[in-house]
Amino acid sequence: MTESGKIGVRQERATQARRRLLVAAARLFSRRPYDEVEVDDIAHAAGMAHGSLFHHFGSKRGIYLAAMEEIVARLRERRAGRLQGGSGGLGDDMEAQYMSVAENPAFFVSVMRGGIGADAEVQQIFERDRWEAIEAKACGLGLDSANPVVRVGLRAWIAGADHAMLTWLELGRPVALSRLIESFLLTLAGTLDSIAMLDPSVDLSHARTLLRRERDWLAQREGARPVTKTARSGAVRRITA
Amino acid sequence: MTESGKIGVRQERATQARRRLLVAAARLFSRRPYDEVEVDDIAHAAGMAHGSLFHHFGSKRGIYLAAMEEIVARLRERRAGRLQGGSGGLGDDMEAQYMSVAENPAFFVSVMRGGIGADAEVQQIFERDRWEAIEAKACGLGLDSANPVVRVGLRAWIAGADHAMLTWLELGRPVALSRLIESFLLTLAGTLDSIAMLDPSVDLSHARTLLRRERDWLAQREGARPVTKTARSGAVRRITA
Amino acid sequence: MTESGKIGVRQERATQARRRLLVAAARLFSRRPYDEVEVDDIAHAAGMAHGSLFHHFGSKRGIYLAAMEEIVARLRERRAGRLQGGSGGLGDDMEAQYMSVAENPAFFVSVMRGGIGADAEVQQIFERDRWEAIEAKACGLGLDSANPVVRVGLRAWIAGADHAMLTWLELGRPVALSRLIESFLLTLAGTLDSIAMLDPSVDLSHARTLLRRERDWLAQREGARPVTKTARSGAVRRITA
Amino acid sequence: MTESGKIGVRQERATQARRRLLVAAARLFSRRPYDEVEVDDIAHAAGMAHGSLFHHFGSKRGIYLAAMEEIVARLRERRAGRLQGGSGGLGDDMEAQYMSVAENPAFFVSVMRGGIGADAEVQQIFERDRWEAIEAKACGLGLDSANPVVRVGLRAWIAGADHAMLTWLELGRPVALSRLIESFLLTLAGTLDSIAMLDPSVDLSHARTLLRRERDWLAQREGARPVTKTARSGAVRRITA
DNA sequence: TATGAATGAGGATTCATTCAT
DNA sequence: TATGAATGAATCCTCATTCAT
Repeated sequence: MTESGKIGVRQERATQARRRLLVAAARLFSRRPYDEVEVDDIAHAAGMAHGSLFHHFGSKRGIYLAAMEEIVARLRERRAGRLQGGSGGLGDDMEAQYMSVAENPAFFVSVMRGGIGADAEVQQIFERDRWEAIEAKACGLGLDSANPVVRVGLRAWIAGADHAMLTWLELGRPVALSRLIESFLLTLAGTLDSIAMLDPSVDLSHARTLLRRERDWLAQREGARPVTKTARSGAVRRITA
Repeated sequence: MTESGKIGVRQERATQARRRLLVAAARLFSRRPYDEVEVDDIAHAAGMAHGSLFHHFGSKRGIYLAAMEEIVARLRERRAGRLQGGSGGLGDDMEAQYMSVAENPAFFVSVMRGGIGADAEVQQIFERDRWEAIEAKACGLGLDSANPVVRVGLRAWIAGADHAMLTWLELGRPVALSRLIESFLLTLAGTLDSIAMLDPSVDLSHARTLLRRERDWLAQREGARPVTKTARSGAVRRITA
Repeated sequence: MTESGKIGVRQERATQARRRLLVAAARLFSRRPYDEVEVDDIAHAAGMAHGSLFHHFGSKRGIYLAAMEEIVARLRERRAGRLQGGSGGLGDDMEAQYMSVAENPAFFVSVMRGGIGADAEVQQIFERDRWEAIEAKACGLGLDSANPVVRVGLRAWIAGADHAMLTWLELGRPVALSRLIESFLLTLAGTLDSIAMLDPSVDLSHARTLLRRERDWLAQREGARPVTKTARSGAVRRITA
Repeated sequence: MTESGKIGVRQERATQARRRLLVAAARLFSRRPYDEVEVDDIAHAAGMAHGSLFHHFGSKRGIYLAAMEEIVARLRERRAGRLQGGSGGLGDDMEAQYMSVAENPAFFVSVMRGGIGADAEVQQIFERDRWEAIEAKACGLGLDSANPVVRVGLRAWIAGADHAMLTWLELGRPVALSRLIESFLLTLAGTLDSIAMLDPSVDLSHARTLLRRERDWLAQREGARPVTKTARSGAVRRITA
C-alpha cells in the first residue's frame, strides 16, 4: 500500500509535468508556426528543462503532434459537453463548437491551418475529427455521408462557416455570435440545394424538415429575448479603411 | 551599338535567370512549407548556383514573397483572360478561376494556406487579391462590399467553394467540374439569405435577379450540350472505405 | 535472527543484481565500442532501471572497467581451470586459452581492442593479464622476462597467435582448432630464433628442449587419435572470392 | 582562359582547404578515439570554421573515413616509394613499411586499432590495404594467397611484427630498427613451418629459398656496416620496473 | 535498495548569407 | 552577372548523472 502510494505520487507528478508541457506546447504552437517555436521555449514556458520534453515526448515533432491531438480533444470535449440542454439539434451543436472558437481563436486558427497544406499526419489529426463532426451532422439530417456529393457539400459548408468565423473575428465581431451561427443554417439550406442539384437521387425531405424546425426553434428563442437594436436590425458599422 | 546590343543580351539573360528562379520557387513553395524548402533546392531546380538567387532576390524571404506574388498574378491573369466570352457574368468568372485550380491544385493549396495563419505580409498578398475578387463580385451583384455582413458572407461563400474544390479533388472529381461550379450559385443563394438575415437593411433584389438570370443561362447552356448520363443524373460513385 | 536473515537475503539479491548488470555490460561492451553502449541498454538488458547501475557501479566508466575486469577474470579462470590434466605444458596452456576464445569470440575481440589505443587504465587491465600469461610462459621456458628482446618477441608471438585465431574465425575455421594451436609452437620456434638473433646472450637451450618435447607430446597425442583426412592432410578449402 | 584561370584559383584554394581539414583530422583521429575528437577541434586545427568541414565532407563520419583512407594511402605511398633501391625483396619492403611506422607511431596505432573491433566500413579500409600487402608478399614468396592456411599464417605473422613494433616503441626502442625488422624474417621461417604443418600440400621450397637469400643479403649488408656494440651484441637494457 | 523523472552540458548538424573571384 | 567556398548563429537532440520517493 505504502509503496504503491509512493509510486502513485511519482506517477501523478509525472503526469502533471507531461500536462504542463502539453499545455505550454498547445499554446505556443497555436500562436506561432512550428519552426518559430523552439523546444526551449516550450520547456521554459512549462517551467522545466528541455530534457524533460524529450523524456516525455521523444522529439519536437512528438510534442507537436501530441499538442495538436490535445487541441482536437479539447474541441471535441467542448462539443460533447454542450450537447445536453437545448434542442439537441444542429443549432446547439454549432453553438457549442463556435462559442469555444470565439473563446480561443488561436486554437481555431491552428485547426484551420492544420487542415490545409500540412503533412499527412497532421492533417489527419484534424480532418478525422472534422469528418466525424460532419458525419454526425449528415446522420442527424438523414443524409448518406458516403455519398461524395454530400461530403463535398457538407465539407464546403463547414469550411464556409469556419471562414465566416475568421472574418467575423477579424472585423471585430460585427454581429452577435448567436445570430451569425443562426445564419449558417441559411447557408446550409443553399448547400442542400447544391446537393440536390448535383445528385438528384439524394432524398433531402427529412433534412429540409429538420432544418425548418431548427430555424423556427431558434427564431422563437430569439424572439423571447430582449433584442438589442444592433443585433436585431443588423445596423452594423460600415468598413471604411 | 554593339555594346548596347550586348547589354541588351545580358539584361535579357538576367531576366530569364530571374524567371527561372521564380518559377522554380513558385513550384517548390507550393508543394512544401517555407522552412522545408532550401535555397539550394530552388537554385538547383532552376539550374543555377544559389548565389544567383541572392543576386536577384536578396534573401530567401525575398524570393518567397516574389513567388507568392507570381502565383497570385498568374491566377489573376487566368481570371482576366477568360472574362471575355461567355455571359461575362458570375458563372464565367468562377469557371475561369476554378478551371485553373483544377489544372494546378498545388498552387491553389498555397493560396489557401497563405490566407490562414501566415504572417501579415504574406496574408496580404493573397487576401488583397481575394478581396479584390470579392469586391468585384459584390459590385457585380450590386452589394456594398464595405458592409461587414456582406464581407463575412461573401468571404465565407468563397471559402466554401474553395474547400469544395479541395474535397472534390481529393475524392477523385466525382462530378463534372462545370456542374460543381454551377452548384456554387445555389450556395450563393443561401449566402444571400444569410446576409439578409444578419442585416435586413441590405438590398438584395438586384443580386437575386442577377443570380436567377445567371442560373438560367447556365441551365440553358447545359441543356444544349449532349448530356452524359453521369453528369446529368449525378449517379456518382458511393464511398465505401 | 530474523533480521540478519532478511539482511542476508537482501545482500544476496543485491549481489545478484550486481551480477546481472555486470554480465549484461560485459556482453554489450564486447559487441560495441564504449560510446555506442548506453547506460539504459545495459540496465534494460539486465532487466533493471538504469538508476540501479549507478547504485552499484557509480558511473558508466565504473561498470565498464568492472566489466573488463570481469572478462579478464573469466579468461584467467578458464586458463587456470584447464591447467590440471594434460602435460601441464605450453600446449595445454594455449589450448585452454584458445578454446575459450573459440567459444566466445566477442570477448576475445574486446580483449584485443582493449590492448590497443585505449586509455592507460583500460589497457592496463588487459595487458597486466597478458603479461602475466607471458611471464608464466617465459618462466616455463626458462627465459628472462625482464629482457626487452624476450618481451618484444613473446608479445609479438602472442599477438600473432591471437590474430591467427581471428583470421581463422573469419575464414570459417578452415582447420581443426587443436592443429592451429599446435602450429603456434612452430611459430614460437621462429620467435626463439628471433630472440637469439637480437640478443645472442640469451640462453635458449632449455626453451628449445621444452619446445621439442611439447611438440612430440602433441604429435603423439595426435597420432593416437582417429585422424580425419581433412585434419591430417590439411586439405583445406581454397578461397575463391 | 582568364575565366578558367580564375576558376582554377578557386578550385585550388578549395582543394587546399580540403587538404588542411584532412590533415588535421588525420592527426587528431590518430591521437584520440573518434568520440573524443570534436568537429570544432578539427576545424579549429585547420584554421577554418566548422561549417567548411560539413561543406567538404558532409558529416563527422565522412571526414573520419576520409582521414582513415588518407592514412592508408600515405602508408601505401611510403611503401611504394621505397620499393626501388635495395634488393627489391621482402626485407626492403618491410623496412619501408616499418621505418614509416617508427616515424609516425600515432598513425600506426590508428591502423592497428582500425583493424580490430571497428565497424565494418572502417575495418575494410584498413584490412583491404593490409591484405593487399599480404597478397603481394605471398606472391613474392610463390605462395597461394587463396589458401586459407596461407592467409591465416601470413596475417598472423604480420600481426606479430606489428605488435613487436608496438612493444619495441613502448620499451624505448631497445634494439636497432633494422635488426628488429631482420628478426621478422626469422619468425617468418617459423610461420612457413606452421603453414607446412597445417597444409602439407603447400609447396614452400621457393619461399624458403627466397627467405634464405634475403637473410644472407641482409646479413652481408649488416656485416659491411660499422656495427655498434649494442646493436651487435644485443646487450640490451634489462627491464626492472 | 530500487526506481525513473528531471536535468542540462555538450555536440552534431543545418542552412541562410556573404564575398572574393 | 554568376559562382560556390566559407562562415557561424541557431537549434535539435543525446545521454550520463542526480535525487526524491
